[in-house]
Amino acid sequence: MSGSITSNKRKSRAASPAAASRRADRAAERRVAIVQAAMDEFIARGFAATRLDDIAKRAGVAKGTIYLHFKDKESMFEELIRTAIVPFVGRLAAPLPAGGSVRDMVEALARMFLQEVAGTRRGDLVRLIIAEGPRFPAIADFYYREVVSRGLAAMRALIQLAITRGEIREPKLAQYPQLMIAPMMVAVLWKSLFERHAPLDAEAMLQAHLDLIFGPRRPT
Amino acid sequence: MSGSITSNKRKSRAASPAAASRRADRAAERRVAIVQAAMDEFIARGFAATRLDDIAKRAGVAKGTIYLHFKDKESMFEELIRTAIVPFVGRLAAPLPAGGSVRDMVEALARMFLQEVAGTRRGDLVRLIIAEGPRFPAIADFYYREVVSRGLAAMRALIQLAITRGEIREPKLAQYPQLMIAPMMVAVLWKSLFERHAPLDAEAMLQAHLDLIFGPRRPT
Amino acid sequence: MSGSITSNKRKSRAASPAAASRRADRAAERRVAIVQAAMDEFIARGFAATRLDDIAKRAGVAKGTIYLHFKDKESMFEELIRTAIVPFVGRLAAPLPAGGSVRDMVEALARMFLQEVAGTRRGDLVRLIIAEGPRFPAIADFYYREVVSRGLAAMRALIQLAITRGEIREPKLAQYPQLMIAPMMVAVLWKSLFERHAPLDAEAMLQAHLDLIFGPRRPT
Amino acid sequence: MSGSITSNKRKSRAASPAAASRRADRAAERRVAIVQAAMDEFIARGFAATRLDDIAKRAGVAKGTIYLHFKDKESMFEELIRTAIVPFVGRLAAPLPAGGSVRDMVEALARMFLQEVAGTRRGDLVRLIIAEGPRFPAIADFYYREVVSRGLAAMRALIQLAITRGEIREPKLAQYPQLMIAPMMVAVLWKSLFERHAPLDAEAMLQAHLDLIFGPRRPT
DNA sequence: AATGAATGAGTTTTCATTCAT
DNA sequence: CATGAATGAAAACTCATTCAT
Repeated sequence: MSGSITSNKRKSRAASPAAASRRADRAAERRVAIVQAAMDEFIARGFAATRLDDIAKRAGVAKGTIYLHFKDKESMFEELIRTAIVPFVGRLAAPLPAGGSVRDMVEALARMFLQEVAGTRRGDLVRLIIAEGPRFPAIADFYYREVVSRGLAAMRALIQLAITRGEIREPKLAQYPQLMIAPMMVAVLWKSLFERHAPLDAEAMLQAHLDLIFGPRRPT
Repeated sequence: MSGSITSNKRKSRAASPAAASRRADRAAERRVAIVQAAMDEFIARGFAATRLDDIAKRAGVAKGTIYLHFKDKESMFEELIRTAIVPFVGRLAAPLPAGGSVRDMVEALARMFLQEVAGTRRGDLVRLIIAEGPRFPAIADFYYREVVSRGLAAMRALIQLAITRGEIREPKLAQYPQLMIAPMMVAVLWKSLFERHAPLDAEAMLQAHLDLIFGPRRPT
Repeated sequence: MSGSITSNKRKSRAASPAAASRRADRAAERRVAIVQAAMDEFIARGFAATRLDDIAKRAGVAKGTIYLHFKDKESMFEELIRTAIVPFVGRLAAPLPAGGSVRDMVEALARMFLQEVAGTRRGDLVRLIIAEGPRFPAIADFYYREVVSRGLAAMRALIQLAITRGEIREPKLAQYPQLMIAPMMVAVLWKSLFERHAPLDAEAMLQAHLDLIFGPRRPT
Repeated sequence: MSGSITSNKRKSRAASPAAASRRADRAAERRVAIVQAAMDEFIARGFAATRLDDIAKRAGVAKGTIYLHFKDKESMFEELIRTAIVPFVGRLAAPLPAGGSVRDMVEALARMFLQEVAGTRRGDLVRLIIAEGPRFPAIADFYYREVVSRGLAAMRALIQLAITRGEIREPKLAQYPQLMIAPMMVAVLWKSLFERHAPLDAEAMLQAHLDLIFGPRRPT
C-alpha cells in the first residue's frame, strides 16, 4: 500500500498543470521500470538473494528512488506480485466464449494458459509464488483468493456443465477441479525446471489429457 | 568432498579402537544433527534466507563445526538435498508388488507417495527443489536424473502394461506419463501452500483420477 | 578498477553542479583519509594482520565505506602501494641538477633520498614492500619496474658519466649500480629496525661511501 | 622458553630407560619436523598469514602436538627464529682463518655468506626478520644483539686491521662497517625479490665492491 | 523528486586454542 | 604423549536503508 505517486500532493507552487502532469508521467514511468526490473530480478534470484542495487541498476534509477515508490524490499515484493497477478485475474473471469462444446471451451482456456504462462515470465512468477509462498503468507493468501479459488470455481462450473450435457461421465470430477488443471501446473513447472533436460510438448499432452476426460475426440 | 568423518584415517596408533570409534560415532551423530537442522531451516526459509548460525543453534553445535562437515553453505545445501533424495530413489526402484491389476499397482504406488510425501517434510523438500532449482542447476540436474526421469520411466512402463492388458484405453497416455503423476504433484504443492485455505482430500482425488484413467472401479 | 569516485557520471541533471562537486570533494577527502589510515596500519602491522575495522576507525569512516573505494583488502593494498610509489617515481626521473661534479649530483640525490625516505613513513613503505613482495608479485613487479630498474638505470648513467670524466676509477661499478645504492638501502632498513639499538648517522656514512667511490674529498 | 620436552619428567612408571629414551627421541624428531615445517610456512606466508594447520600437516603431526612443544603461535615464531639464528652465530664468531691478507679474509667471509645465505632459505629468513621485526621487538632485539652487532664488530676489527696494514686507505670505513656489508644485504634481498626480474651475479658484484675498498686486485 | 554516498548491523568463513579420548 | 574434533572469537564482506545535497 505504498505506491500511488501519481496522485496526491500537488501542492507544487502553482507550476503549470502541464508541467505537473509531465512530472507525474515521469514518475509513473519510473515506477513501471522499477516494477519490471524487480520482477525480473526476483524471478531470477528469489526474494532474499535479490539486491535492491541490481533492481535499481536494471531499472535505470538510483537506489534511493525505489524508496520513493515502495516502503521497503518486502512490501515491494508483495505489491509487485499482486500487481502482476491482477491483470491475469481479469482474463480468467472475462471471456467464456460460450457457443461450442465444453471441451472446446476448456481447450481454448487451457491453450491460452499454456501460451501465456508456460514457458513465459508469468510461468516463472508462478514458480516464484510457490517458492516464496510459505515465507509470505500474505502472498499465498492473495494468490489463493484471487487466482486459485476463482480458477477452480470456474473450472468446477465448466465441469458441472459438461456433466449436465453428458460430455463428461465421471461425476466426481466436479469435486476435484484440480484434476483438470494439474497437467497445466506440471507443464508450467516443467518448462521452468526441466525443459533443457527433456522438452515437453504441452499442447499434445493437453490433448491427451482432454481425451482422457472427455473421451477421445470423434473425428468429424 | 566433505563428509566422511566417520571412516578413514586410522593411521594413528589410536588410544584405543573403541575410543576412536566412539569419537567417530559422536562425529557422525553431529553430522546427522546438522543435516536435520539444515534441512529444517532451508525448508522453512529457502537457501538465501537461512543463516548458518540458526542451523548451528538448532543442531546444538558451534558454527565452526559445520565447516568440519561441509565446505560452505552452498555445497552443504547441494549435498543435503542429494542425501535426502537418495534413499527415496531406492523406494521408487524397488517394489513393483506385481500380482493384481495395474490399477492396483499404480494405486499402491500413489498412496505410498501421498502418505510419505504430501504433507510431510519430504513434500516441502520437493517445493524447495522447485524453488531453488533454477539457482542450483546441479540440483535440478540431479533431481531430474534420479527422480523425475526414473519415476516417469517406471510410470510409462506401467501404463504400457495396462494398455497391453486392456486396462487403459487411451494409448497416448504412454507418451505423457506426466499425466499420471500430475495430480500427485498438485497434491504435494497444495498441502504445502493452501492446506490452511482449503484442505484437500488427496486420496479421494487420487481415486477420481484413477477412475478417469482406468474407468470407474467396478463394484466387486 | 575501483577508485575514480571523484569524476565521471554527471549524467543526472544534478541538483546543482556546485553541490555535486562538493559531494565529490567530500568523497575524495574520505578516500584520502582511508588511504592514509590504511597505509599507517599496513606499515604498522603488515598486510595479513591489519584489520579493515581499524583502518575504518582510523580514517573516521564506516567499514562499508572502504568498499565504496576498493574492491577488497587485497586490491586496496596493491592500489595503495602503487599510489604511494608513483609520485616518488616522478622525483627520480625529474631533476638531475646538472652543473657540478657527478659526485655532487650523486650526493644531492642520496641526501634527498635519505631525508625523504630513511626514517620516514616512506622508508617503512620500502620495508613493507620487502616484507610483502613475495606474497604480492604484482607489487614486486611494479616496484621493480617503476622504481628499482629506473633507479638503477639512472645511477648507471651517472656512474658512466663519472667514469668518462675520470671521477671514478673502478670501471666495473657501472655494471653494479646496486653498489652505489646499497648503503642507502641499509640506512633505510636500519632506521626502521635498529635505530633504537644504535642510531646511525646516515649522512656521515654516505660521505664515507662516496669517498670510497670517488676518492676522498679534496679540501678546497 | 617452552620447548625442552627431551628432559624433565621421567616419572613414567619405571618403564625401561631404553623405552623412555626412544620416546624422547621420537618427541625430539617431532619437534624438529615442526620447526622445519613452521620455518617453511612462516617464510612463505609471514607470521600472520601462516596457519598452524598447515604447519601441522607439513610436519606430519596433529595440530594439538604443536602445543606440546610451544606455548602458542607467537612464542613458536620467536623461538623458531632464535633457534635458526643461533647456529649461524657460531660460524660468525668461529673461523678467522688468519693467514693471508685482510682482503682474502673478508672475501672468504663474504663468499661464505653469499653461498649460505643469499638465495637460500636462510636468506628468506633474513627477509622474514626484516618483515616481522617491528611487530616482534624481541626478535629484532635478539637479531641485533646476536647477529648485527657481532657481525659489525667483527667487520670493524677486520677493517681496523686492514687500515693498520695499509690495505685500506679510507679511515672512516671503520666507523661504518655497514658499508662493508651493505652489498651483501642487497644481494640477499635481491635474490629474494628480484631474481626473476633480473638475475644478479652476487660474486662478481662482491669483487667490484672489494676492489672499491681495497683497491683493484693486483694481478699476481 | 531524485540521487547515490554513507552507514553499520548482519552474515559467512577462518583459525588459534582447548580437551576428551 | 598424541590426536583431531569442537569451539567461538574475530575478520572480511554485503546490502537494506537513510539522508544530505
